[in-house]
Amino acid sequence: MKGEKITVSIVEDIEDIREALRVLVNGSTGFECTHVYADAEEALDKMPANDIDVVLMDINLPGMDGIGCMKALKPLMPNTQFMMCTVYDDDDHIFNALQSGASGYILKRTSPAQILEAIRDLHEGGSPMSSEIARRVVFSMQNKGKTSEAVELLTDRETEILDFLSKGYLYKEIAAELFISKETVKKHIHNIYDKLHVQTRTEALNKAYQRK
Amino acid sequence: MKGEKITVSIVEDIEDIREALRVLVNGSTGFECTHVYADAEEALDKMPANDIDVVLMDINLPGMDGIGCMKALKPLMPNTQFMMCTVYDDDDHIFNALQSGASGYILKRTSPAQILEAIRDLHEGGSPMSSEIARRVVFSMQNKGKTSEAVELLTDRETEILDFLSKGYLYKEIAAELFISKETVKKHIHNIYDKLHVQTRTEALNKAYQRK
DNA sequence: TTAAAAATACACCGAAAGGGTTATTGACTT
DNA sequence: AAGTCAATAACCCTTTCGGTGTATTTTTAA
Repeated sequence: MKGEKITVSIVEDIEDIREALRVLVNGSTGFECTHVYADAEEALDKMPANDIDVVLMDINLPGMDGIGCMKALKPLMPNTQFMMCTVYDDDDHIFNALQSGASGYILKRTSPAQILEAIRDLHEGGSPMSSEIARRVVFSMQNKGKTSEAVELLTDRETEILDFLSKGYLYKEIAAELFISKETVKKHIHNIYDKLHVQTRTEALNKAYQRK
Repeated sequence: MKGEKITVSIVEDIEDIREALRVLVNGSTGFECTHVYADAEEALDKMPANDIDVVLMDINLPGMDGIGCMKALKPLMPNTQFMMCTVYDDDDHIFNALQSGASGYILKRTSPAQILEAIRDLHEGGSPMSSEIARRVVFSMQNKGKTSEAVELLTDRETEILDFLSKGYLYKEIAAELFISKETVKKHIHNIYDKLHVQTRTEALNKAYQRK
């Protein structure tokens, strides 16, 4: 075990970054980058044939994204650890990745030495994350169970309308219930989406009434 | 800001450890241990009078434990960060502490240098955790996002697609995830709506996973 | 009393959702 | 061998949704 190399695969669409990572990994004792892939489809097709310790996965890929790719690969590669390596540091991406099975999450601005350390850490059972990422994860735990604080920002009218949304009412139906115009309903909903940082009805409901 | 010291208080019942931590903090430039307390009751009584950056809190204390102490102190000290510093590495203690408002969680076997680094990290907005701790946190998240109970009228494929619907995915996003055409996704969804006797996504979700 | 937030409304626009229909393939049943 | 079902895919069509603006009124707060 001691002398064996940690085998690494990389999924990254930007050639410069992909090659830089490959060189980094291959140039370090104890690591070996055996395969690299430029997109999710290629990775899905070829990666399961190899027994890999650690996958460095970019999120922003053409076509299927890195999170979807990982989700598809996970059941095929039960002994492989996945680490997201991306420029995204927003909550949605972080939580989505971690809930989908990533064990580590680092940002591309992480230093080469730290990337290698993170790979080793991951392989040894750790969950390497930068501390900004860790803080967000911790915050998310603290906010579990209670209706998210963003919901508190909603006005009474907005909450009322959100409630209709949750029951599947159409804009015009809500308008009829409240004796206001459909346009006003739309405006309220637009404001709700702004406050909750979402784009669709379903996302808003998931955020507002987060189920366990 | 650069020249200012990070003020630290310590709550720890074992005198040897308490004094070792105090010496460590006071002997390092950029840090100052202004107060130490031997139990939760003393800390609760005296600590809120001081403006402290970081509290190192032991969990196992005589009487009230460190988690309860932190919960009581938090509302009184909104600008203070709490770091649990304990021998417990079991899930219950970790989650309880983090959900109760701790921003960092380190084990007592952490090296002196790493403790100092963790204090600085915490003060700068990070969430220092050893990677074993991080891994446990991540695992707990992964077990939260599991699929709800199935509607047995639906085929496997339909259930799968319903699950994507519940997460707010667009048709084309589902199509990309499943490697099928958007039209097929639409057809499946149409069949789902038929079986559930509904017309919209939200109604389907209400029917499938009935929430209040 | 002045400023702000909240609620109301409308117009233009493109994207997305959903209804209806038809068709091909493979798998399982009878 | 015929029939059913599930999964796949495409077509046309209308409605709904959501973004980006602007604007008026009312309420609330400073």
